Amino acid sequence: MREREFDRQEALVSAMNLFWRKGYNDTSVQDLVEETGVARSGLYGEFGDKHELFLAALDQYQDIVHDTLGDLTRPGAGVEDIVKFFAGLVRSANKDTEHPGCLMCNTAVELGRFDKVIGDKVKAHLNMLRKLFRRAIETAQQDGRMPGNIDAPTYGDYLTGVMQGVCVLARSPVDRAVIGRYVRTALSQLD
Amino acid sequence: MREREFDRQEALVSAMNLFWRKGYNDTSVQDLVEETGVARSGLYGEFGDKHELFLAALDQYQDIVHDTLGDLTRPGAGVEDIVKFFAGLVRSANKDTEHPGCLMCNTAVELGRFDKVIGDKVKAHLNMLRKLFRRAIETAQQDGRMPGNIDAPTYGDYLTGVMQGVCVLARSPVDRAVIGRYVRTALSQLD
DNA sequence: CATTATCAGGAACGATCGTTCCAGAGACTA
DNA sequence: TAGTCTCTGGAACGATCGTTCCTGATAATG
Repeated sequence: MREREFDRQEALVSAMNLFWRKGYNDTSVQDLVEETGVARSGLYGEFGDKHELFLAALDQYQDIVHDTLGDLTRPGAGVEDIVKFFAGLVRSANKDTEHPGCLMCNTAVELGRFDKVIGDKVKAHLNMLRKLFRRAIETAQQDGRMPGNIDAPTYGDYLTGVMQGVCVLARSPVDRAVIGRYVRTALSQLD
Repeated sequence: MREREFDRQEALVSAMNLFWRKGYNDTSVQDLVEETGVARSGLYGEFGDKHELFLAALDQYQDIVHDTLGDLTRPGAGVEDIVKFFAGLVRSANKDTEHPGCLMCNTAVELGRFDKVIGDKVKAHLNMLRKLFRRAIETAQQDGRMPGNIDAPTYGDYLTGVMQGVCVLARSPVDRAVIGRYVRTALSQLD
């Protein structure tokens, strides 16, 4: 036996970052080889083909998003966690990052309606967000931090959409100040 | 002299629809030949290369959007035109179209930050939207249809972001009802 | 140390990419 | 009708696509 010379996790993160930046179709296997430093055989042996590697990258991305969601993933999360999350979104949108926006949003636009397997992952991701937002709003309503007459699932869908808007603007060449104004207005009911 | 056998406008609309559906990178020149019915030589002779054809398709798309914006492009446009426009957006998002979402939004996500020339077109498009929204809000404020204490440019940026969210959700495999709830909530201040 | 199993690197596959070029058909002028 | 010019359709270009396979190196086992 001979041990693998590359770290699966490291390679996966590299691949994810590349997909995040360039999208699925514009990322070649050669690009992935150069970015990850892993030979073609290594990638194919470990991940299968390009499509499967992309799916693994989406899973990896889910984990990352889970971290950036912060306390929002905890059962007791409330309005302040929503606000904090969006503030983080805006902050990273202002940063001049290698991969602006959100991989899941990019993927939804590029392949969401046309690739069933990938589409299912995107759908699951969005539904997770919807659920988290809804729960945080329900908590806030129970705590009296939000008016009880608004419909929590509806407002959860609203915040999900707002987030997609942030992701597009972050990837657009538009003035960064637009993003901040957009989010501030969108969340003005939460202050 | 011999006249061209294809109609430039028809070919351009076909090409635009294909780019709209599949994006720039996943649309091959062969696809364009088959979709438009125009030979390779015809496309290259008329439009230059693929990149230039795409730019022409973006211009064509601008014209289409101008139509769907309806009365919103008129100087006297107000809140009701904003509401009408978004209602149209939701309606077409519910329709099972060949090309969901918005070409300009798709392009922003795919190439916005990485292709200067294309990025400029995206930016100009977004700035046009921002301006239209802002103007409509100012008109509404003058007519007393909206409270004067909100900042029109800020709210214009807000509506621009909301629109991007609609475009992403329209291209996502998520339940269509989400889109309606999202927009209804986003525009609830305009009723 | 010899054997064996598995790895990395890269050559090579057919297919397709964007682009160019050319031969022949078609429509105008003289 | 003969000549000319420009168009169409398709062949062909080199490059790159995703994928497979083979060779030599490497590390663990007997």
